[in-house]
Order: sequence, then structure tokens, then C-alpha cells
Amino acid sequence: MSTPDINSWQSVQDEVLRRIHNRIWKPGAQIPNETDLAKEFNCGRTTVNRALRELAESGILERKRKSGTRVALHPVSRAVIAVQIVRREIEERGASYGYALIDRTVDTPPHAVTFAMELAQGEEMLHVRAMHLADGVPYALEDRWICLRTVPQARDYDFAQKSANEWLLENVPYNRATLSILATPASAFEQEYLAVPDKASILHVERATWRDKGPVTFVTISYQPGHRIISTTTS
Amino acid sequence: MSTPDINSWQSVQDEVLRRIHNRIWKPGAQIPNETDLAKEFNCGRTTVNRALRELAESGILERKRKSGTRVALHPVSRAVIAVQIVRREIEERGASYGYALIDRTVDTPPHAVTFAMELAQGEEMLHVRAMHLADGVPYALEDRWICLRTVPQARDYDFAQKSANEWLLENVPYNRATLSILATPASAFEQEYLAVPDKASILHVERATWRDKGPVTFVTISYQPGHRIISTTTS
DNA sequence: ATTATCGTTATGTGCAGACATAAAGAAAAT
DNA sequence: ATTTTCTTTATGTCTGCACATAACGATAAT
Repeated sequence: MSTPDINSWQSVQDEVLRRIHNRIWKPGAQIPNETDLAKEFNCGRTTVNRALRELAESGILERKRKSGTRVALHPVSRAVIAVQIVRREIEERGASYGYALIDRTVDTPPHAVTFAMELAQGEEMLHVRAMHLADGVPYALEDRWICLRTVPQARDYDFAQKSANEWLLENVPYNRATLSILATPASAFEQEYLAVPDKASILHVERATWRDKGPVTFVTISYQPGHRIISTTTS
Repeated sequence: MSTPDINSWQSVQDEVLRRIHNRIWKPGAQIPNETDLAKEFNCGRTTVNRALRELAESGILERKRKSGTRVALHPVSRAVIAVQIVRREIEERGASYGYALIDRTVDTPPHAVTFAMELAQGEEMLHVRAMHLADGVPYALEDRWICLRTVPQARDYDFAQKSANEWLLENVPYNRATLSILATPASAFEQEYLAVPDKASILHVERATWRDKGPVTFVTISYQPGHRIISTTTS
């Protein structure tokens, strides 16, 4: 109508966001349907669809066939954190990366590990522990269990030069992953290798991965006290 | 070609993922261009484009105009965590929600807060502290600073019934947000209100929000020891 | 009153075709 | 040798149109 042509999906999205932020469309309220918006903005319905679809994916809008589109009442905003190999994490901070293997054994994992990997107990796995250093200083510890049934080739790799972190990513693809973040007091092992005092507060990232139902690995990364995981939030 | 018709963007995506997982297309390798894939799958280029675009957004593929599309060498997988109001977090666990305001004052925030909000020091803000309870037990503490310049109407609200968490979300929209996760030993304040021992390890989520360059709020949620943030990972 | 059926409606998706745009590489000019 | 300009190529996006599909609501059958 009076609106000047808004004919890129990006500009449609901007305009929709503007109306939501300015309470022209209030939380919970229904917004016009795609066809009408397309007419108003003088663009194709496909363009409006793409703009709204993305906003729905990010939780700002709620869409239902036939019922239409409404502004979310309690938007669940999604914080995205980038999970990448520790070497890159360190290099992106402008530090030089160092790696040291601590030990590599074959053992039966504790219950917490088999539980996270959705397995019965008793199976032997490869247990690899290593340190990641930034400018020579301990940056994080890696405590990893690798399922030898799914990844038999790990038995022949010594992990002395390249971390299991990187080796697995390059050699063993996965389909599914879980990730969990928690805080615990430093264990004796962490105290020793991270060189921190008793009861220091450690941030842990636990990650389990699977390849087509076969468990691949379960890893805990323990960070130096004070470490932050920073997210780039959308919307 | 020999491939049976794959003509939904979803099935194209599945097939592409299958080829990546089965190393038919190896990390770092270039994959055929959209037109060729469309021909092979017997579908429109638009369909292939949507499938590949989403995989690129999720970090599995890397695309560049003219150069083409290649399988990411070091895929940065994106873990998505849902940030929502604490009440919903508790209710989703099947517990009953309780709320208690601890205090509400006007004060000048400490440096850590003004820094996170990208402000100069000296400005007075509203400081609200409260407890969130699950089945009557302390679940998390909320320590919040609200910018009275951007949100003057907060001065007239007492936060006795409804948490600032919810009030802000319903009344003050935001454009931009940062999120940061860290672990620290329990402060004296946390020890008292979370009823935890000295030096307990506490998981914190810090979040700052802005509305069109105007700072809205900075909040720290401190969770009961043992709390986990769980992410639903894609790819 | 309850259940089954069916039309209506808004979103979801697919297609072909067109043009826009980034970027690599070749060719031309300096 | 270096810089500039052009051509080519693959992705990025917009359009109109068509049909699929979920779901609300009304109507009909039980």
C-alpha cells in the first residue's frame, strides 16, 4: 500500500521485526497472511514465506497451517554456540597451540560414560587423556572414551601427535550428538594437570557422538577456571 | 541418473548427508554444482539450493560463488541451547514453580556489569535480586540490573509477584543479546540463598540485551550445583 | 450428543525461468 | 611484472504458478 516496495526476503524480515519491536504486532497477536503481506510489500508470496519461515525457526513467530501466523508469546530464543576442535579455539584467540598426550589405555568405562553413550556396561573402550595448551599454559583437559566396536581403527592410532579430537573429526563422521555443560569442583586429576588449587570451579563440556546408532565417542573437556563459553545470539 | 527421483528438499538433504557420511564426498572435496545435482536427482535447482543452503548454514558445507560447494574440512557444529524464562524451564521438568523477590534497589552497577552492557560507569540502574524455586527448593538465583534510561517504566513495577525475567520479556522487546556461560565458586550471597556449602561450584549464565543501541538489562542466573545446560545438536 | 465427512483456508513445498552478484581466471593495458 | 578490465561460472534470490497438507469448522450421519 503506502509501504514502498520491500522486495527482498531480508527487507521483509526487517520490516516484520520492526513491527514486532514497535508493538504494531503485539505478542500473541495474529499477523496478516502471506498473500496479503505479499500484496502490501509488493513482492511474491515465496519471498514473504522465506522471511517468515526463518523467523518461525528462530522462535519469534509461531505458524500453523490454516490458523495462520502469530507473534510468539514467550519467545524461546536460541543461543548458538560453536563447537569446534580445541586447536582452532585456541588459535582464534591468537595463541600458539600445544598438545600433550597424558595417557592412552584400554579399559571398561565408568557408569557415567556408558550411560551418556546409551550403552550397557562391560564393553572395553579406548580411554585417551590429553592436554591442550595455549602459549604453553594448560588451556583445557580432554578426557575421552572411544568405542572400539564402532571405531576399530582407533586401536592402531597412538594419539601422540594429533589429538583424538582432531583425528576423530577427520576420520570418523557422526550423525547425532548430544552436548551438556556443567560446573564441578576440580578433581584430583584436574588439579594436577590444569595446575589449579583444591576445589577450583571448573567448567565442563560433555559431548557424545553416534554414527548410525553406533556410539562413537564420549568426551569431557575441562576448562581452566574463568573460562567462558560465549554465544552469538540471533534475533 | 540411476538415482531414483529425489524431489523433496528434505530427501536431497538426506542423500547429500549420506554421501558425506559414507565418504563418497570427502571432507574438503568439491561436490557437483546445483544444476548437475538437480539433473541427477531429477528435481528443480531451487530444491537443491534449499537443501544445500541449510547444510551450509549448519556448517557442514562451505559455499562460495563461482568456486562452488565443498564439504567442510573442520565442521564447526553449532549447538543450540534454548534460552527461555526460568519458570518454563522449571515447569518443563514437571516441578511446581515458586518465586521470591530478595531485594530491589536503585544503585550504580559494578564495573563488570557496565562493561558487559557496553556502558560508561556512573549511571544509576535498578538492581533486582530474586529466587526461583522448583517444588519449594531453590533452583536458581537471578541477579539483574535494568537500565532505567531505556526502561523507565521499570521504576514503577515492584517485581514482587512476577519476576523481572518475565516482566521484561512481555513488556520490553530487544534486538540484540549476548550470552556467556561460566563456572565460579559460590559467592557469600549464593551460599546463603541457594543453601550450598562454601566453595561449591556454580554454573552461571550471563545475558545482556539491547533495544536499538539502548541497553535494556544485564542478568546473571546462578544455578544450583549439578545443574546442566543441555543442547539439542543438529547435524 | 457424538462421530464422521468434507470444504475452506493458510502454510508448506516444488518447479521453471529470470536476473543479480561474488569471485576466479584470462586477457588486455600499463 | 603489475594492474585493470572482461568473461565466465556457480551461487543467491525473486517471481508466478501449481499442488500438497494440516487443521479448523460446518454439516451430515449415526
